[in-house]
Amino acid sequence: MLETTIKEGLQATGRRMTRTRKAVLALLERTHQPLSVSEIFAQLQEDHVAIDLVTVYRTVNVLKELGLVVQLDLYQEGQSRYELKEGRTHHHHIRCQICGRIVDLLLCPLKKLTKLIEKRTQFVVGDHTLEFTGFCPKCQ
Amino acid sequence: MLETTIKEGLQATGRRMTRTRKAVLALLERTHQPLSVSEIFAQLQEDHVAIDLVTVYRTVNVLKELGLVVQLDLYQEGQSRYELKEGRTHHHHIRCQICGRIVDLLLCPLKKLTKLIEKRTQFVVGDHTLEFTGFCPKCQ
DNA sequence: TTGCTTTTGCAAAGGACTTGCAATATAACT
DNA sequence: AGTTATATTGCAAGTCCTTTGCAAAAGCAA
Repeated sequence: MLETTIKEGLQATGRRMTRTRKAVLALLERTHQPLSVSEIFAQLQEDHVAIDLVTVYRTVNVLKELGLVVQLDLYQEGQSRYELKEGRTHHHHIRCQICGRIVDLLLCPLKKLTKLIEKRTQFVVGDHTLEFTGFCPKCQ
Repeated sequence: MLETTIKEGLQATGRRMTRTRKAVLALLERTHQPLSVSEIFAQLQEDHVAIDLVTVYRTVNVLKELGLVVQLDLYQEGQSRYELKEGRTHHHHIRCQICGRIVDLLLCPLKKLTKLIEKRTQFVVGDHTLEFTGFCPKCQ
């Protein structure tokens, strides 16, 4: 079970598994869209989980440090979103400009491109962002 | 000359060519890196151009509305950067994680991918961000 | 259960960016 | 060139997302 694995990860770095961390993890686990901090906060409020907004910020940062979560900055949204890695491979997203729905793109076309960039620029390429916007079927 | 063309664009939308707009444009024209608002502000201070930070914000927004400038959000920088279009084609960037240098990648590999995404997701694909980070030759 | 240390909540602050408004500058008109 | 209408500026203040400081509360090990 995910929670146990994560507890070990936390403890290996001198951290603790707490009520609030469990709640954030459980929410991320059952949600299929990348969530912003304010969305996590709002959803937990609805679920009557007592948690402070600041704690949500701190929690996603810890999960990011542990490599359990990916931080996404979608196209001009002005806030970050977080998504559990849990067995998923590296991928990208498209967001509907009207309704805001985010769909996973289960592909990353950039392996070859990375080699080309390294050759041309002499950089060692590290990370990349690739995010799309558009109009989803319902909103066209 | 660029300034004249731009003046026409401004006036066509009921706007005026001003001292401060000239200064921002001239700076963007002679700079080869995409600049953030605070960088534009700092550079103009050094050049003894009297301008308020707010005016820089307003100026880049106007230039963006006129389609003269592109707004970039590089990988987890937390602030936007602006680059003159002026005859340049759509392209992407790589930023050194150490020294911050930004290099243009004179390519966009996403035409085919866009078609594929449209087929798979039924979205109409609009815009996209694609930005890389890495280590430049000097900082490796 | 005790005691040590991490985590939480609350208040406050930081950074990027926007807005309101009176004063100023631009450009159109005479 | 001078006048006038209105776009633009500067300054102060405000918004939104995110981080930090600190005392109180909660985990975890013994």
